[in-house]
Amino acid sequence: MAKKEKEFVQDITPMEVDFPQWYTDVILKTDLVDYSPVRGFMVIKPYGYAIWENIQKYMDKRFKDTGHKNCYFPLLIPESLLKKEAEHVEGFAPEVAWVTHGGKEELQERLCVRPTSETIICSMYAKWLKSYRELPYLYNQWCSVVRWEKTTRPFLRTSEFLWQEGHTLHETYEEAQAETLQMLQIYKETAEDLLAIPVVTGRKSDKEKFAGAYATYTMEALMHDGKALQAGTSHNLGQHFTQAFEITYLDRNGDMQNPYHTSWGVSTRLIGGIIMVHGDNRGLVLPPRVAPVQVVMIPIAQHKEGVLDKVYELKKSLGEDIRIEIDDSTNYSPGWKFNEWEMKGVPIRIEVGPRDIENNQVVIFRRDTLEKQPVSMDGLRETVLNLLDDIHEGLLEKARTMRDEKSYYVSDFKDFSKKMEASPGFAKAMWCGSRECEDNIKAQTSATIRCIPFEQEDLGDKCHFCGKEAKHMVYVAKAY
RNA sequence: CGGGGUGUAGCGCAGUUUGGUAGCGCAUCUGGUUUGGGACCAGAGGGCCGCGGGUUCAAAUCCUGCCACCCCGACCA
Repeated sequence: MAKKEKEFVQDITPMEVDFPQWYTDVILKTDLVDYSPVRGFMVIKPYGYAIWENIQKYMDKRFKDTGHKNCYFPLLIPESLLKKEAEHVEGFAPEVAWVTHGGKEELQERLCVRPTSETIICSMYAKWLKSYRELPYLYNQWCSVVRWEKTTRPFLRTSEFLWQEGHTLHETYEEAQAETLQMLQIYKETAEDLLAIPVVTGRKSDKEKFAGAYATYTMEALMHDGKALQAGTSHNLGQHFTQAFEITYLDRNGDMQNPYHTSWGVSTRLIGGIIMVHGDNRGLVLPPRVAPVQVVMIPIAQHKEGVLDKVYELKKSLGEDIRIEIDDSTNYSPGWKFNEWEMKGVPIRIEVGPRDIENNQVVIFRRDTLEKQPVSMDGLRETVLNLLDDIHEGLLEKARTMRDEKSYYVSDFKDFSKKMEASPGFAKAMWCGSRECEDNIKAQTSATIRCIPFEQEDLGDKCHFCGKEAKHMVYVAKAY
């Protein structure tokens, strides 16, 4: 048995042996993605895309419930527009792709493939906005963006990725700030309530903030290998762009004003987070609320009279709101199917065989704990619904425990670099707030300040890195 | 961009040292027996040996140029 178990997972490199290889094995063998002919660009296959669709469905509803509307802006942005906000161009110029020809004709002005859409959206907002009566503007778009990355990994960093970007305008700074924080909160709830990924929220340091932002807020998750993943950002852009793009309106007093501006986004990177937070050496472990298949039903000895009929009948009794797949393929053995669907991370497996039918029961297996037990066919729907919720809570709790175990306090720089080397994770420390100090941390350890968390802890009055007067408590980690 | 490595069937590889009919495992297809933790038997299909040039009677193998990809260090949701 023990020997067998080892054989089952031989296709996937154990994560303790080689975490990056484990990740690659999992995403390829479970059919989430494939590499494309263009370096750095990935194909998202149906099983992977279904996860994204479930994320979209949840988030889109949250956006609309808070008054946002969807729209679509063009893929290509004229160079002149990109250049309008100085910090912004500087930040993105190194990684934009350019379109220089239309057919055989060289273009008068080259066009960049959007790395993000602030510039083109602001240029349109400038055209549209006239009066305070139109505010706030609460728009979002679902699209893809291109950033020419040097090193890429499917979902975590690809040259093109799918995301949503919200772009809003407001009358006051306070309103814009409230919007920025509201969207971050929705992101946090998405991570925790939908994906079962616990996150730390807070503000980015000036070094790490978005190019052109007044303030950037982030949610950070910790992966199994102790590296942090920025899972979503929300920016208060102040009036940087609205001034640069001359977006003006007449306010309540008849004065000309620039509105306050926010933008916020999450991407398909979230899927990478799901994999690296919940996955194990058997493969994916999908949180039930986004799993494309929540329940897989596997008939045993399906050639025998009545087995398949019973399976179809049970599926019907479970209801249409549960995503169920029956694997009645005949070319694989039940054992093979068990392993396959476990690898694919399906939260619940229901086995139905002649013996079960005789006893009015099914055998239920849960992916997160690998527990298997017989359950009555009566009230199966309730059993399954409760179990899906239990699995969600269990995954969230487990991920929290994992994160806390990989979080630690440091006493000084030496202690910090030693710990960061020995066991990567979230280091909690006091920081003076200076750029030199932050640069130094990165230069010495390749770790970065992930965020200044909203939930501050008082760990003393001296910077743990340079000894000067401390300003904030921060989370520091190596990041994806 | 700097350092190291690899290109042979869909995937993973052997063969290259010493030139001589292009192989193995998995996957795929057909037929049959199976079915409660990756079943078994029999058969079949599948190759520009990364690309170009050269040496040779003969090149996956030797020489040469190029290309691609992977890993490790500086930029990034």
